[in-house]
Amino acid sequence: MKAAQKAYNSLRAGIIEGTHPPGTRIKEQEIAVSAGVSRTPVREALRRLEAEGLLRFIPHRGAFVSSWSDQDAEDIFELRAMLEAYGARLAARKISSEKLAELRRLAELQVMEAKERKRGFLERIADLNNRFHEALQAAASSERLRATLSTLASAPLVFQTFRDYENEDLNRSAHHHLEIVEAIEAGDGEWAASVMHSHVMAARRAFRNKHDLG
Amino acid sequence: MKAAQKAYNSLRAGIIEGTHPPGTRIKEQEIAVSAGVSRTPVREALRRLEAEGLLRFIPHRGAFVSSWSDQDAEDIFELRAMLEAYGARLAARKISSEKLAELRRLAELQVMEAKERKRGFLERIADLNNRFHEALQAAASSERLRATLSTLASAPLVFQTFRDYENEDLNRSAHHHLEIVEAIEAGDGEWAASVMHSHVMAARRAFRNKHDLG
DNA sequence: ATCCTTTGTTTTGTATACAATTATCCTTCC
DNA sequence: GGAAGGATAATTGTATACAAAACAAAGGAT
Repeated sequence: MKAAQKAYNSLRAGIIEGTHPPGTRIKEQEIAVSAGVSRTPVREALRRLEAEGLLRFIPHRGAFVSSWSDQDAEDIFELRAMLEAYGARLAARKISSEKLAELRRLAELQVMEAKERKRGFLERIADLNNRFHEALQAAASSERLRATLSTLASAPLVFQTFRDYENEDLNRSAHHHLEIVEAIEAGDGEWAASVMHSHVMAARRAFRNKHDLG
Repeated sequence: MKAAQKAYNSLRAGIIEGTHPPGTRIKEQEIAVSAGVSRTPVREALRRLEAEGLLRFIPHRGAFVSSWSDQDAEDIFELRAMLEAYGARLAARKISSEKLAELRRLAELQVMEAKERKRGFLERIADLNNRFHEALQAAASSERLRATLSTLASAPLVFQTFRDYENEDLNRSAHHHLEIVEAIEAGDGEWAASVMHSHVMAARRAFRNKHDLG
């Protein structure tokens, strides 16, 4: 693997997993030695992570892990709701029957996992959720939409969404997915978009509850 | 100014003005000498421009100026319509009276320029247009929205929009701005959002006409 | 005692040197 | 004459060395 990629993976994992909490100052040399490369590729990784919104630069003082204000969180949920709903509308128009079947499979698995709650179900649900949203974006087949959403979805905020969910939220989330599949099967893009919007709004509510934002 | 910034400005201008047309291979050394800096800051500039979508990297082969498919153009207009409309809705809620007055001033100037068509009016209109949209985004005061839009609006595609406009389009564009101002003055966010959506759709139509896309 | 200055250290920002990969062109063979 | 192959050059990717700016600590003046 290229050195710049090593540095990127290493640092990104550290940020998302919480090893480098928000506000932490990132020193190039530290990342360099921990990834086993020189400072040059590290700087490239830092720029990429800045573009993704995970880091914030201050001239001559270096990079800091982004911290998210409540307002940032709100904005991100709003934008995701709008864009993912748009993606669902597109997908309803363009999706192939194979991909639609795959979406249904993912949604049904998630409903099952949420119902049965077997050991480790939270990780499996998180994985199914990601795959569902990615498959839907792929079906929308708008490279620009994908790129735009990726800078919003990459935020640790979104990554850790499921930690905020109560038991009933998990059921609702899975059934949202299933409803989206049925809307697409019915060829009803507006329905699909509407459910997707609700889906993200529900995530926002869970986030608010967990973080005491009323 | 910092060397990386010099390289960034130099290269970005070259791309937007068409000195480096889509598909052109960008050699680090050339940019470095033309900007009077070394390759190191050039590489940072390249990464930033890649993140903005103006460049595309191929491993070990360097950076190429992005070329835009018709589908890309469509997607970008759709996303901008959605996001700028959202921004207008937010602005209607949050804007101060000072900034609203500034918006009105910009819109009225633009209407005048579009009517009188004095020498150099096209450049002045382009400038007024940019300032209007930027002021509106500032009034929306969503950092995330601003960042998201900037990666869409920075495309040469959008920058050169006014070259696609027919005479009557310029009038309509200016009056759209004025109508948005009045919608915001009336506190009607939905109206503002709706006009803004039309505004971007009109730009898409002009683009299509000019590029023979039916 | 507190504030300011000054000096030393750390860290970022830039330049250059080197390694690895790809492109180019010439030779050679069919 | 054209294709395959290899030497050579050009370019990207990485490491290191150096310059500039910011930070920290100590000492002196008020």
